[in-house]
Amino acid sequence: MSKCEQCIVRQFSSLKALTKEELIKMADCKTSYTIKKGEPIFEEGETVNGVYCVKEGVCKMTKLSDNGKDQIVKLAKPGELLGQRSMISDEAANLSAIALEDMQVCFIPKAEIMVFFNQNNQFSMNMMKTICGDLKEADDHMVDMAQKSVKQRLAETLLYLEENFGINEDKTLKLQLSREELAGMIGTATESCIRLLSEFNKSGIIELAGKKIILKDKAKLKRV
Amino acid sequence: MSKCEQCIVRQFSSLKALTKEELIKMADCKTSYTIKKGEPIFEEGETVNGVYCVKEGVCKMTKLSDNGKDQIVKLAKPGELLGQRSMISDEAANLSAIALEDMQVCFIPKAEIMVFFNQNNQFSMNMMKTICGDLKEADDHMVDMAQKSVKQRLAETLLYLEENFGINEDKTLKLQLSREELAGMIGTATESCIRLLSEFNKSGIIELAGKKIILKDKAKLKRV
DNA sequence: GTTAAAATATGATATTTGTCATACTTTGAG
DNA sequence: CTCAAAGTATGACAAATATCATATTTTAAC
Repeated sequence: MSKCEQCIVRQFSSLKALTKEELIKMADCKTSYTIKKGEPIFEEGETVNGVYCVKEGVCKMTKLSDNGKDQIVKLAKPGELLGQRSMISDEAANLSAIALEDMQVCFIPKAEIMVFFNQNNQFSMNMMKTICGDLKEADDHMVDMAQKSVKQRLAETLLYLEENFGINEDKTLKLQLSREELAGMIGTATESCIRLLSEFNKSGIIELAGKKIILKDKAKLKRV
Repeated sequence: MSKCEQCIVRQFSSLKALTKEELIKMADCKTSYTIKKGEPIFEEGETVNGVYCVKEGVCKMTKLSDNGKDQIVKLAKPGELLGQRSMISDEAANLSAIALEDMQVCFIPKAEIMVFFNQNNQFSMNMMKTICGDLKEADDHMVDMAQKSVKQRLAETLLYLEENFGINEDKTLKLQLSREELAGMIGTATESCIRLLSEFNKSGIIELAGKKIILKDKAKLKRV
């Protein structure tokens, strides 16, 4: 069993407030999982009695809409905790977490988290701040969905992907989403998404190398 | 100065966990305000160093979009606390709170809240759950904005207004929003909102009595 | 490597929604 | 009460977006 105190990603989440002793205790009750690309960590409606800490790989948090389409609500990368909301609210998961790449995640049971909660004030404050951050993002995201055009949302999403997940040596976006997934992020039909990518490509704002995407003119992308 | 221990609305928020002693202490440092219809309690970008407890009246929480339109993110009624997120994140307010009716609100400074936070675990847990609830709603709301048609969103919003704010003796919705505000809730142009209301009216799903609205066929409204 | 399935691309068209113009109605200040 | 301003309503039209059809390319199983 690997040691939480030696795991770097904990520095990026609420867990950074835990003491060495607490981390050692946590290592004892955590479970590690390997998740293959495309597989779920948990699904909407499931009971998640604890939190998952993403050690490696990126996943999408999705919600199935009434019209049968999967909306991507958020992307989560190493260091992030998943399932905090359901755990705290004592509710079934509101979103599914599906791996976009092969992943390593650790599960920490609720009982353990609650102990830290009660004995380590900084930890609970950190988690609270994270959830507040998620809430702000969700509100902002909602306003964008309501008020911005599909073209604007696509432009913003592309910039977001470069900003948050980086680029390869050949300048292509590191996180490679299918057109369907990209459409699921911006909330539109897959064909509309493809069409707009084509348009951006023709006007030189981006470059399409197969399914890879290069942002050529970020200034113009911001002004779309 | 009115006494918090005698205020009924505290039962509806995280504050219900406070002890009698804590409530007496809170009454001492709170400030009461009367806000007239149309006036702001606080505005986007302002620093809100504490929380507002809504004692009477309803307000809208809005965010100004880049296109100049105000999106209504949430409605808040008596018992709800405003500004929790900004206070906890130590950030400027992300939303404006504007009174839709004459209101009574009390302001409790951050320092006071933090004391309760550290000494009363149930209180902090309650607040955490409230914020988690807001997050779930925001995510769901976002998916609706992305995946549902304006017509569906209008139908859902009308049902939401009846469910959450009730009806008068004449069956009209108690909370009376202008067409512009209703459009701001569903994220559409005012004219589109008016047009769809007309359409619902003609097909007998709702009845328009001046600017008042009666939901005639809720089953059909749900199936839109 | 071959080949079927999946993903990407594009055209044609329908539908939804926004915009602008204008008319009507209600409201509130004086 | 009167009148201007704001809010509501509706038509005409334009723009954005979805849907359906089909072609092309890529992927992955055998």
